[in-house]
Amino acid sequence: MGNNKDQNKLNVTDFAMVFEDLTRIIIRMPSIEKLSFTTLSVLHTLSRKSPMRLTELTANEQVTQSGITQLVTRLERDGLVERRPDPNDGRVVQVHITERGANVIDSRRSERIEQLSKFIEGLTPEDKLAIASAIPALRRLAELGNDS
Amino acid sequence: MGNNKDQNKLNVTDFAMVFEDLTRIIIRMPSIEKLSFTTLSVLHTLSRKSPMRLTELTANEQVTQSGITQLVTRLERDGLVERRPDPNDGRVVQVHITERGANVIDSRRSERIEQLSKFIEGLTPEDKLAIASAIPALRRLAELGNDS
DNA sequence: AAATTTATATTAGTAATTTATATAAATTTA
DNA sequence: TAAATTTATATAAATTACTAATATAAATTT
Repeated sequence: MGNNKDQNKLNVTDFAMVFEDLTRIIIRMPSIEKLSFTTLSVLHTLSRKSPMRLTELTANEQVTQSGITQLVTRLERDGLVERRPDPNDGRVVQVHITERGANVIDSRRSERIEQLSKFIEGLTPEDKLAIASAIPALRRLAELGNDS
Repeated sequence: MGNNKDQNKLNVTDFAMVFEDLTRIIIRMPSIEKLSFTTLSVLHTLSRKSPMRLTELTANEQVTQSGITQLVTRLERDGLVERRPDPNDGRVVQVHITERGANVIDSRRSERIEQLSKFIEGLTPEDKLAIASAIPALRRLAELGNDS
C-alpha cells in the first residue's frame, strides 16, 4: 500500500498524497495581502473567467448565495471587482474583476512561482524532466475534473 | 509564455498553473463533513505529525496563536483532538489527534482519491504513465519545500 | 394577468478570528 | 538565588465572515 515501485501503473493514492503535501506547502507560503481563503477563491475564479454572475459564483464556491453577495460587496468596496447590470436580464448582476483585483491574483501567483522555482532548483535534471513530461497529462486531468 | 513545447525544460509557470487548477478542482469536491478550511488544515497537519505543540501549529497555519488556542478548544470539544501536558515543560500543551480526528481526514482523503480515480480513468495510458513517472520527483519537490 | 421561478439583497443571529492583555512556567542575569 | 525576561498558552472584547430566513424585483409559465 502506498508503494509505487511498479511505475507502469499510476497509484492514485500516491498521487493524491504527494499532491496534498505540495498543496500545503504552497498554502503555507506567507503572502503579502491578507485576504481570506474564500475571498481569494472568488478572486481566483474571476481571474480565470470574468464577468460571472453571482449565481455562477455561488455554484462554484462553497458559500451560500447570501455569503457571495456580501463577499462581492466587500470586494467591490476594496476595488477588486465591479458589479454591472446585464442588459438582457434585469435580475442578474455581472461581477467583473478589476485590474487591481487581477493584480492581487497575479502577484500572489508570481510569488508562488518564485518560491517554487527555488525548490525546483534543488531537483536533479531527471526529476525536472519527469515533472515537465507530466504537465500535459496533468492539464488533461484538470480538464476532466472541470467537465465533471 | 506559458508554452511548454520544449519538454526538456520544466516551465515553472506551467506547472504552477496546472497545479492551481487541480487544487481548485479538489477543493471544490463536495464533502460530507462541514468543517472550515482552517479546521481541516490543522487536523491535516496533525494527521501527518501528532502530537504537536500549540506553538508549532501556530507557526504552520495562517492564524494567530489565539486563533489556534480557540480552534483547538473547538476541536477538543468535538473529540477530534486531545490536549495533554508536557511532562518536561509545564507551559506547553501537546495536541494529539484522536482516532475520530484521524478518521475525518482519512475519509475525506478516500473521497478525494475516489473522485480523482474517476478522472484518471479518462486519461490515456501514456498520460497515466507520465503522471506516475513524475510522482517520485514531485515527492522530492515536496521534501525540498518542507525543508525550506 | 396571475402564479411561479429565478436572481440578488437584506436582516438578524452565530461562529470564527484578531488584537490586546493576562497568567504561569522556564530561563537568564545581576 | 531573587528579580527580570522570555516562552507558551489562555482569556476578553471587538470585529469580520458566514448562515438561515425572508424580501424584492424581474422573467417565465400557465
